[in-house]
Amino acid sequence: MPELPEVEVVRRRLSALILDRAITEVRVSRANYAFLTLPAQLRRRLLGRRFLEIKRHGKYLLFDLDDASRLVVHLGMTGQLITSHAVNPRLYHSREKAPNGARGEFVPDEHTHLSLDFADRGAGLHFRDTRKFGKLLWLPEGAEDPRLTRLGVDAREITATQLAEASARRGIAVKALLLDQAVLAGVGNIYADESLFLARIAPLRKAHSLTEREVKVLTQCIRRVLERAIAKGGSTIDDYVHPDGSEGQFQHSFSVYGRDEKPCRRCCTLIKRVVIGQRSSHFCPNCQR
DNA sequence: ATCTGTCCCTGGACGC
DNA sequence: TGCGTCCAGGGACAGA
Repeated sequence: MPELPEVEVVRRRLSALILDRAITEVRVSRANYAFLTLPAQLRRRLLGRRFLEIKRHGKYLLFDLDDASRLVVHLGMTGQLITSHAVNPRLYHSREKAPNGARGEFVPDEHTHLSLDFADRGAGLHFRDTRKFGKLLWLPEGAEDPRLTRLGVDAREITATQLAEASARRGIAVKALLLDQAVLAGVGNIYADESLFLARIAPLRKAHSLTEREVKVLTQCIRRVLERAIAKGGSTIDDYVHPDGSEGQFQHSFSVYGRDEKPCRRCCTLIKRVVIGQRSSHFCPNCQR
């Protein structure tokens, strides 16, 4: 489940690989839930262009093209952006074996929705997404999309003032507030749980019940957790891999996420799991108040 | 304006 | 072994 750190790592690594290379071929799958821009149009818009820069806002990747249009990509739950050199069993359907054993090229399968070739015959790029919660959208020059305009400040840059302002008038659980992309963009289930643990705040606390001090601490903890995760290449749990097929390592540093019924790393109390806003939340009942 | 519940999708876990 | 059922989750949307 790619969140801000995973998307940022993909952004950085892809930037080093695909910028300023002319797109010579575009292969698209049949229209499906992931295509906000229809496959044929997407192909037409990308063919012959080159990417000048990759930006990110929250969990969205923004690929700026040389005609001032833009390709918007969201990885959803299971989206992957990988080069044709990527090797990892996570890139294949469970029924299949990785072609050519461990050292093959990536072979597009039924979950590969977009593939790009580049002029210099270096690595190609593939977008793969089994559950199709990811999104592909092409925007002409200057065009806006509510998906992007509705986003709050990028979570790496959230300030205590902004978080305080948002929480003051919200009666929802603080965990649900952190997941609200209109408040701060990029935090998902993993990093919301990890941030709240670090800040020692219980996820079920009402947002407007937080003290000024707590909001300040939470702000710092969100930023700290995100930076640590980026430094470790993000978290690989089910599907997330780097563009070259390698894996993130932050999953080994989780304090609470996915650790229900395991002892808290701080106090040994068993980590609990509750459902907040249809999402599972993990916390230490002793450390987090 | 804010909040809650439902839905999209598919592989994996689990029970029988 | 093989089937059915449930669950995970980001975000859009409908309805309260």
